[in-house]
Amino acid sequence: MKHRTYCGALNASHDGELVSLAGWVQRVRDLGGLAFFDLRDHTGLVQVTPDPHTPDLREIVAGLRHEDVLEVRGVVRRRPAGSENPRMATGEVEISATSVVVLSPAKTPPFLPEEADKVQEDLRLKHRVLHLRSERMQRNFRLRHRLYQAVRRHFDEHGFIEIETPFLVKPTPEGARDFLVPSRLHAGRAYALPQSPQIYKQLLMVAGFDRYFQIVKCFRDEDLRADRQPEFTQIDVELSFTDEAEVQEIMEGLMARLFHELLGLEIPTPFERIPYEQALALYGSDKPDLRIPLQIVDLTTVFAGSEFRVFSEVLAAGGVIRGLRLPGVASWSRKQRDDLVEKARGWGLSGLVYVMAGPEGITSPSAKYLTPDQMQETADALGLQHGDIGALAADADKSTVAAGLGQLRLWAGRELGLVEKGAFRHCWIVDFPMLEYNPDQGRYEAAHHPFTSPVLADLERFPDQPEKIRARAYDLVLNGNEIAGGSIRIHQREVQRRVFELLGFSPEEAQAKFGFLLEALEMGAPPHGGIAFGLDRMAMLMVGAESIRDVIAFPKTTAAISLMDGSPAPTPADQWADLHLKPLKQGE
RNA sequence: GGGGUCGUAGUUCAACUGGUUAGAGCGCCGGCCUGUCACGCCGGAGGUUGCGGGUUCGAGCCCCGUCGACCCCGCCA
Repeated sequence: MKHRTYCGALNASHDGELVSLAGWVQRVRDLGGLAFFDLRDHTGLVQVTPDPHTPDLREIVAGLRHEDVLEVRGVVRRRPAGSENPRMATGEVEISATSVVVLSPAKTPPFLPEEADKVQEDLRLKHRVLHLRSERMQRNFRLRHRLYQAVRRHFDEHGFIEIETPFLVKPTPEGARDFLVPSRLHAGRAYALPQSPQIYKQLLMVAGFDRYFQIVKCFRDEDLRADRQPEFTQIDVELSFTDEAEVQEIMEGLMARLFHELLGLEIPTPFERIPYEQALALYGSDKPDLRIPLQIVDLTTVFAGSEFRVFSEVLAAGGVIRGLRLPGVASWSRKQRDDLVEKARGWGLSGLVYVMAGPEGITSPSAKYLTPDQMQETADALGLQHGDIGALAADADKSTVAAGLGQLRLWAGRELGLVEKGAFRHCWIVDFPMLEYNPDQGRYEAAHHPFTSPVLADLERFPDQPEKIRARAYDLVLNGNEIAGGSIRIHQREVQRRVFELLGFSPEEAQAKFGFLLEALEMGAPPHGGIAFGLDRMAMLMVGAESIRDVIAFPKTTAAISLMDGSPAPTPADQWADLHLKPLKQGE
């Protein structure tokens, strides 16, 4: 097709030009003796009207239906004075068509692309092509494309090279559930799809490539969420002879560049560094949304010696009392306050104690259990202004209080309209513990992954308190979403041995599971570290979507099913047999 | 595995306290219409109220189960 012109860019400067357009019928307006239709391509819409001197065209236009695919030839004309459409980018002009060819007729679609965002999501997923035709989705994927390109430029300019790593890899014992790929050639053996290229990128460092990156699919067989799909895309990065500061600086440069090039926004760097413990204390989360201008305040000392049983029992058990300011809600009804207490129970709290700054000064529904000094100190510590309520939570377990008030903080941000609009607030979370105790397994697990370097001084200092050892790990958080996580890795065989020991792996186990990495560490491994970004989440935030499904072309439902193609599909017995398998429950 | 929201025409929604023949907008079909742009006007077709069971004289509505979509907790090194 020769010299195709795009619809969206036409304007009065093209007046008189002969053009050939191709696209979809968006809407037909047939007035009888006169007719118009809007033609849509990936650039936008333009109005077409048949040239009055080609009468046979009138019939073709009368028969046009939504989403028919056309080739249109004609002349760009300024519209008659008074009939311009200022709400349309191409509203100054129209195409006076001399030829309209239906390249492909469309049957009546279940919904129109321009109305797709209003229909139920299962229908949109089933007829994915129609949804993807919508202007919003087209825009989303074009931004995602520009994201890929900017990422590649950034890392290329910083000396990183793109190397592909295998998709058929060795199953990993730790971490998320693997997707398994049974081997046909070797009965009883299986590959796994990679949860991330973690070990391979470390091997590339040992191999002397110095700096690597890859935009790569990763696979995790875990339950889904708005921001989690079983296959997702990482920007995977690793560099040699580096440290936390250098990794973070390069990634801050990447973020600044992406926001500048893709959205025209200048974001300040460096980003705030928040120690993990502090994030939990102030925001009740290790991925705080800094757009919400509220912080949790510790009030434990205010209530030392309190005779209020809700507090005294918690204090006796070594627990904490913390509070959050809720701005402007002092006029709430009793019912509204009770409803929030009910919500708080859902967040794991045993309840909420309120202190109010109302017309009668500092008051509380629990006033008879609290001294005036305690209420005043609470109001002061929380910074209550006239009209605010302080919500207090107490629990013997401080992480319960942190998590509950963290949820309350998010609720307040959303429901009280406190979230700063149009803002992108980044921060680094640092000083993670290296290990977390898993009560189910009765052992410590790597909080990040088993190749994360501990702070070596901590390793020496706390031989008997593994939970005090910090990891050289860092997460990048944007508006309450973890968008990247990384660490400085272990490059010394002996340190790796000690970490495996802390994780409860015997030397034989470690050898069987990660022997190829351990061997590499013995052949001259440079100090190295890196990070991996969740590209889908970045794209979601940058386009303002609520779910990564809106930036993934063909996503799965929360039940991990593709409504479009029906995967996973029942599979015939002979195909299973090739893999030396037989399903316990026959799906087919 | 657990909690929650939703499911009525192709689609988006309505239908009082359980009560006649389940309605409306858009879309679809037919007709009219020479400057529309959410074109307008006239007429029409279109329903297993997700599915199964129960209560009732009577169920879209109440109860139980089930299926599906979405949100959250667990899980996600």
